[in-house]
Amino acid sequence: MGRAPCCDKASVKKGPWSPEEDAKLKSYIEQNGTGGNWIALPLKIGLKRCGKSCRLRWLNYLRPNIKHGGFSEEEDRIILSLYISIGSRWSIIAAQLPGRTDNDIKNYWNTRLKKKLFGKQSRKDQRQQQQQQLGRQAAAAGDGQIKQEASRDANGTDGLAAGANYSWHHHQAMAVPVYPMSVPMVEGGRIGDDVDESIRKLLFKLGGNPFAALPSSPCMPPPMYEEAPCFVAPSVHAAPLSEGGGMQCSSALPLPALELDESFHFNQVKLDGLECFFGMGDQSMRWNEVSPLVCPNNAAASSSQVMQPYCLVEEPADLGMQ
DNA sequence: AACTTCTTCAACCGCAACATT
DNA sequence: GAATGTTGCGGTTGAAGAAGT
Repeated sequence: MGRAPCCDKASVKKGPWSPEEDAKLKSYIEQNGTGGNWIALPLKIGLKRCGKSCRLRWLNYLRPNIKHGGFSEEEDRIILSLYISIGSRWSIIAAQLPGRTDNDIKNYWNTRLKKKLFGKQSRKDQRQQQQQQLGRQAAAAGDGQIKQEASRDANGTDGLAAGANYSWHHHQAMAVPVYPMSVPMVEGGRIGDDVDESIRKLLFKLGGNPFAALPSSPCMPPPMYEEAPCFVAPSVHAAPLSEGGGMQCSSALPLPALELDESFHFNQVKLDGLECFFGMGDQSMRWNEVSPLVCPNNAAASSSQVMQPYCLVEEPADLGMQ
């Protein structure tokens, strides 16, 4: 015998909220607070809604200072960084992004960010990319007045959501150097900007490797031979490329054996779909078949058959801006 | 213009953790 | 300590609108 449902489903309204319901709920909570009991709340207000539904509506939509859509590069970077480090713990990730809800981030990840990472661009994104290419071709052809890349608005909002031209791999922002598992360690994790520092603190709190999501010094490309297996938590850092298209990457501190084991297990469970980042799964994975969104340089690399073990390597900040 | 397919996101569901009795 | 109630979380669904054919 299961537990009693939180509310009588027969007498409870479901589906989209009406403006009247929103107004009722919002004004009541603003005046009286939730009273510490969501279940009783709809009865007090006279709403035919489940308490859970009221809570969700308030937290995800009615609460003040909620932002919808328009994820910035910085937010993308934080989301990716934390997802790689802690998995789909959306509430924790949301806590690092003021004004964002876990539901919003979860939706954004599932519908946009994940697809970008794995090269499944939406039609919308494909179109935008095509437009940008056309723009660049036109610029290259001489009418260089077009500055498509400048379309991201001054508020720092994401041009994607705003319908502006945006191409993931033509912006600096996210750089997740990713290695197969056999990668030599490079010492030290550089503590970068405030965001990285706060992520580091968060990861430390969560009991993980605080350097896992941190930028660090440049490192050499991974060797083509097998090293002793070691798990490298990926890190996220937007570092400027060296001149001539050279790559910079980050690395992480080695994890103690036990932590290594746990981290590996944890990530296996949590990072569903990110196996390729960790050299797990199909060993025949060819890096240059990962989306150019993930390995931007691969567009060029694929023609020269150069293996690109780094993912989300950024391009020069001013690319396309000249 | 009509139909189909795809994308987005609000909302629901079930479960686990925590609190209260 | 067990039973019950509530909250919080993450996964999933489905309606609506956009885009493609």
